[in-house]
Amino acid sequence: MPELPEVEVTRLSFADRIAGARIERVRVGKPLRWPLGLQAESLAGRTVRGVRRRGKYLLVDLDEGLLLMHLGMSGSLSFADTQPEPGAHDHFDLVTSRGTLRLNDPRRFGAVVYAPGEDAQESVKLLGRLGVEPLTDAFDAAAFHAGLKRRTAPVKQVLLAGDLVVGVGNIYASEALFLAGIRPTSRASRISRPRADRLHAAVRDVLARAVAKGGSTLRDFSNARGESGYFQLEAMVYDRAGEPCRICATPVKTIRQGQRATFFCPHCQKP
DNA sequence: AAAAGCCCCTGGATGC
DNA sequence: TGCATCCAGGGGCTTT
Repeated sequence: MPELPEVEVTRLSFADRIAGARIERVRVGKPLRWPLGLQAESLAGRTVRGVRRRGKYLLVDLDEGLLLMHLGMSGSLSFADTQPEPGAHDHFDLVTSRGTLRLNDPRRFGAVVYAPGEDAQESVKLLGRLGVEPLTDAFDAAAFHAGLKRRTAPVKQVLLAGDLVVGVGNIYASEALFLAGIRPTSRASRISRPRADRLHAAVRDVLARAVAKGGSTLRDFSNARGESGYFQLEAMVYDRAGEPCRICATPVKTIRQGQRATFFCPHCQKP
């Protein structure tokens, strides 16, 4: 579920409220993707400084160390004064003086990992290979084109890989390529500078607009206040196989790339 | 180094 | 209704 917009919307929905909170206790449910990395009880007494985002990871900064949180495919966070009795898929509760942060994740591809610091092995391992943040000035059109140049894989796969630019998942890769008029199967290395510039702008544009709309709620995404997103209503191609292109009415086509569905308009998007 | 496949896990939709 | 199959917002790891 969660790509950059959903993770950022989640962050915005509780970061201010949890900042300054004192951790009272931690409850862990079933194992997630990786072990927490320390005794849960030893988090008690620490203070939450704030919440940052790097790619699709949330970084919950503590006065000592930090928690790296990832929502995987089906994870969502909620932050409330009180939480109901934990359900079968509630796998992590951070009980604080300001409320309880709860991770619900049916598929358990998500994770909560403690790292003693920013340069700790856990942080470096998980964050070290990540590409540039698309919504910052560090996302440079010339560098983006140069990065595409050295990859022979289909451009959609390169967007998803996350080592060139982070945060673009399966929905927004298809959407950005549509906006840029580029066929998802095109080899990244063959994309011209003008087209790379269009893709660069499209990535920024689609992610920023998705954040503004609260993300995409396809099945069950909601932010930490329990609110749904609405960007799925503006999707041009994602999950619209066979439906008319919103620009030219040609039926949207779906193919599989790397075991993931890709959607595109065969008329508007050129190889 | 980069690309391609394989998994992790659960639930919902679909088909017989 | 029951059961099998396929598919799903990710991404690390192993194999080519």
